[in-house]
Amino acid sequence: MQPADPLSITFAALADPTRRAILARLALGEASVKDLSAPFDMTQPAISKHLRVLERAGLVAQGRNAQWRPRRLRPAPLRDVADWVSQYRRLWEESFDRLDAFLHEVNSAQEQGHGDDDDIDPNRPR
Amino acid sequence: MQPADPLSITFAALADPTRRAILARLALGEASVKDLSAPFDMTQPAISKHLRVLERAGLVAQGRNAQWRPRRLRPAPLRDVADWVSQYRRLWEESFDRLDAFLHEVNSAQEQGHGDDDDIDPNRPR
DNA sequence: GACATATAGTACCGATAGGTTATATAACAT
DNA sequence: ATGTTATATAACCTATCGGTACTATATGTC
Repeated sequence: MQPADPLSITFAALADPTRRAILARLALGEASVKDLSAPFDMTQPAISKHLRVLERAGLVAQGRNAQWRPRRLRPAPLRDVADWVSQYRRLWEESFDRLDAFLHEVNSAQEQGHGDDDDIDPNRPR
Repeated sequence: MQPADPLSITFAALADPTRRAILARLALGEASVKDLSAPFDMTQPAISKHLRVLERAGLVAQGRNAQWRPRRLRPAPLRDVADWVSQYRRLWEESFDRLDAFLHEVNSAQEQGHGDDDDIDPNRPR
């Protein structure tokens, strides 16, 4: 069962370094399948499969010129990704992470502070 | 084989509506597994599995308070996603899509315009 | 200690992903 | 016509995914 919801399809398409490299290449302009295959230690059908995934996500469109099927990047789904993730922008800006931690400490302190118990993140360095 | 590259792991984690809904819930504050399971027509182990995926991506951290393991959102990987996608921002802003199409038409015209041949996108409505 | 609750862990299942090799098709070149 | 190049398609394999049911563990309560 494929989720059919477009955002999931887009995220899934982006969850592969080969496909992201293909997008990076296409950001520079159209390219044939052969051109796109060249940098990878992978057979051509594998690249064609990756392209099909990108096409299903609407990230890549296919043209034709003689025996070539030049691919072009379609950025619209990337805009959708940017819109989605920007919902969370305030959470990573302005050290919101630490503010959250601070509020949490305050909370622990109020409830008779054996504050070791309710600690949420053992390895929070970052 | 899991790709091991963090961005792929993050994108894969986001490629599921249930997991994105969990993140949306956690953006409002900590929640127990039971709380997180409630909205979904799914068993608790299924939610725990989704949480493990989100944890592997560093999107969620696990605390403990008695028999509860409250989850909290860690936004750092979302920042990485935003950074990655913003590389492509200029492509979807300023109707770059149409500009590209325009340049393409010019190009076709120059090469003795039987301009029907090199058309790249049959269904470009948008 | 007995029990209820919250959560994790394991074993299993069918579907999908990501790769391969082999083969087909389509267009150009000679 | 024949060959070559570019690409697609099919069949196959293994691993991972997303769910299930069942069981185990840990914690608080009576």
